[in-house]
Amino acid sequence: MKPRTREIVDAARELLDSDGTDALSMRRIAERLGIRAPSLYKHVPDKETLEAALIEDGFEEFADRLERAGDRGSLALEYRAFARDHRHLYRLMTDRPLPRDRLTPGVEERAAAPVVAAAGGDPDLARALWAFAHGMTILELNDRFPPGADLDAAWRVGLDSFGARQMVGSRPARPAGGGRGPII
Amino acid sequence: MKPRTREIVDAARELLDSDGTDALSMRRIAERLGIRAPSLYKHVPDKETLEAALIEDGFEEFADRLERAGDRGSLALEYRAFARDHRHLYRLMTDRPLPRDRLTPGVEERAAAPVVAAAGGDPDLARALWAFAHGMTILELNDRFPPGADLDAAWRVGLDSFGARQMVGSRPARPAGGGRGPII
DNA sequence: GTCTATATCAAGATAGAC
DNA sequence: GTCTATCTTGATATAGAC
Repeated sequence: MKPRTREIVDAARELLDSDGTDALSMRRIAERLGIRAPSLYKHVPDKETLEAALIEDGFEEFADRLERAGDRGSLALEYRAFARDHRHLYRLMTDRPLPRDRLTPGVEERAAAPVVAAAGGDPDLARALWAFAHGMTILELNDRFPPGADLDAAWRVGLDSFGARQMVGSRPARPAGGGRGPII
Repeated sequence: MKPRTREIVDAARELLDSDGTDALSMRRIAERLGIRAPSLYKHVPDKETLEAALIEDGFEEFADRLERAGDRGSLALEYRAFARDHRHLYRLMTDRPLPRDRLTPGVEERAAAPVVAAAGGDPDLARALWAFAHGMTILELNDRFPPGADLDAAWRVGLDSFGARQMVGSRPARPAGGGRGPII
């Protein structure tokens, strides 16, 4: 990525983090760089490409944070913290089909890996765990829980449930396969 | 609601179900009724109010379906089926903060009740269960699972986990309270 | 690398006639 | 209850000059 393009993506990211998805227009991005919107098109082919770059950056950062976590509990904490710190980016990353053909191969898998590991390599359990984490996260971001709901407690109960399942041991963990393609 | 207003809401609903959120413009709604957009404003104060009416209808229908379910497994099936049948409406209902001041009191609670019941009346467990169901549902609607993922299996594993948790019995179910306000 | 000018489109909403 | 005309705003994107 050329340096000027990088600057544009970074400006878009700042705008997204601070002002949200609606503010992410070519005009506003240009404004933040002190130039006019049409000038952006000398560096970026279209808005979709720009958004894909934001999503890719998001996955890298998300992966960085998730990889820091030790156990499943702190993994959940990091997951939730990332989404709260970058709520608009998190929505951009989960709101729509992934533009997989525009992403560097491997970024999706890298971000998913810690969740897959927490599921003992079982893809179905990994997807269920992810769905729970995403559900808690996006409902919180969307302000959909009733006022006063104890979300810490809900996270705890949910994570406990998935843990209890392992204790009961009704399902053997099976390995993920040869690494061909994303798991969650 | 006056009859003409009802017709407008119904037209909007048909448009939403068939063509999605982007198609839900005052112009398109009017077109479907064979009139011009400004005429709508004689019956509906603004678009927000119209959307709130759609959301309210959605909750009633959602509640109807969920109430039909017997056990937790069929509850999950009904939940998923509603979202698949009305994907755009389901998104409208969960995408943003609920316009609670525009809804008839009780509709939110009524739709939530079957989930709360499935959680044995425990609000935290109910929220966790809801988050799992919503996560599975919205990730499917958003086409965010990797191609080929076995979503039936993920649902099963997740529901099993919540069931296993009850078997271990680490947490007593506590009642929901006096019915003051929504639980999930 | 940036500019101005412009094309194209569509949104929500209001005024006032009929 | 519906109409036309209009306001206001804003979006993505291209052409071509400098």
